[in-house]
Amino acid sequence: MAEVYIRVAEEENEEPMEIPSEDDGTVLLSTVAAQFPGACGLRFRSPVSQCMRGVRLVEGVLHAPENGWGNVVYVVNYPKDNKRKMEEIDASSAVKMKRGDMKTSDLIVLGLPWKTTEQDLKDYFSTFGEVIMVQVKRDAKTGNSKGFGFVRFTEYESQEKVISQRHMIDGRWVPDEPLRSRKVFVGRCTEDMTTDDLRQFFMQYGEVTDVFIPKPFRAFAFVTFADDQVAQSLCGEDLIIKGVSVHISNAEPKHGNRQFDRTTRFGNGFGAQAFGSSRSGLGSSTNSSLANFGSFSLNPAMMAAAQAALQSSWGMMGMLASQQQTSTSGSTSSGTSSSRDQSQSFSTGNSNYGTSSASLGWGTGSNSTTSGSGFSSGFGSSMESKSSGWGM
DNA sequence: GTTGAGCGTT
Repeated sequence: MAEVYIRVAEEENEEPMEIPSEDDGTVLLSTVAAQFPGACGLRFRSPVSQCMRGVRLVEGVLHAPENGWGNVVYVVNYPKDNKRKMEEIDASSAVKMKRGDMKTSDLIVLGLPWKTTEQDLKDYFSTFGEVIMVQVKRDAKTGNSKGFGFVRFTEYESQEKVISQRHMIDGRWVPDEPLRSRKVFVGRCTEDMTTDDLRQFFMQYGEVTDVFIPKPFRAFAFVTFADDQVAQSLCGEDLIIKGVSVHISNAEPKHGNRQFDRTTRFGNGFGAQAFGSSRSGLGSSTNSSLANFGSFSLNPAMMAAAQAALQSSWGMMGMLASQQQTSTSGSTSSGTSSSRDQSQSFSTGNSNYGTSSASLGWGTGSNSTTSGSGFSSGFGSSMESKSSGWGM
């Protein structure tokens, strides 16, 4: 199949933009996202059913409907709460701009694939606005990437937009909120709903990576999305599937599962751990990036609580970032002690969805190239996503 | 009828 252009618009009645397909007739989500930053999928109105239909999305590749892309206008899907968020941001940033105190800052990008270059970073983030600085931190001796970097935008709006959502860079998701599950519970299912039905239905919101229907029939199901924002945006909603109102809520963790691969270093109870605790974990605290993480310093009680939470279920899975204590950094020898070491990463994916994680957040104000202080965290150091046991 | 599995244990 030769390259074609498909028509894509933000809304059904807006002027579409033509987006090129690949040689094999598929369209890359990244191509769509280049024009519509934050896009997580496409949908279109079926001329037959008059319903909106999701475009099949598998691992970042959008597949044409049965009879080809045709001339219909495809509508961009965004994670639902992204939209709300952007409206809020538009309103609030207008106010803030008047105060004139919203300056851009360095944003740390954690968990980069080793191969990602500064050019890659720039190419990716430029879709959100003018980028004035990108860095990939490298080992001085080997020149190998340390797996994190920084980016800074000219416009504060670009920064707001970037931190309001997740990012996929070179095939790795950069989660802003590791606490949230990509899996939803679908209650009030009827027996005639098949896994295919559910997959077809939920595709319109984003890439579906798994559908689970317990057998024998128990009137509920689980649907897992590639993007946790999609999953979370649906929670609390009542949706109509095959004429039946189903209720979407958070999937609770399965009983008895282990969250972490035991090879991770979390169990030592130390190592500066920072937890993303809310969805605003990235964006809050503009001027005191230290304070943002300072409360997560090495407090045994906190660690105990954290571990309890981790063991019970929903605590904090995965880490956002770690920060070495500036006051003591450098003094601990790197070889002997694992405390004050870099944070470990945890795969938050289920085992058949090999997400490795990364994150993006505020950088420290001072991001000197030589420092061993401030941020130096390797997130996603387990490049191979081992079976997480999270089991979601 | 609104919270899933199996393997196999610190």
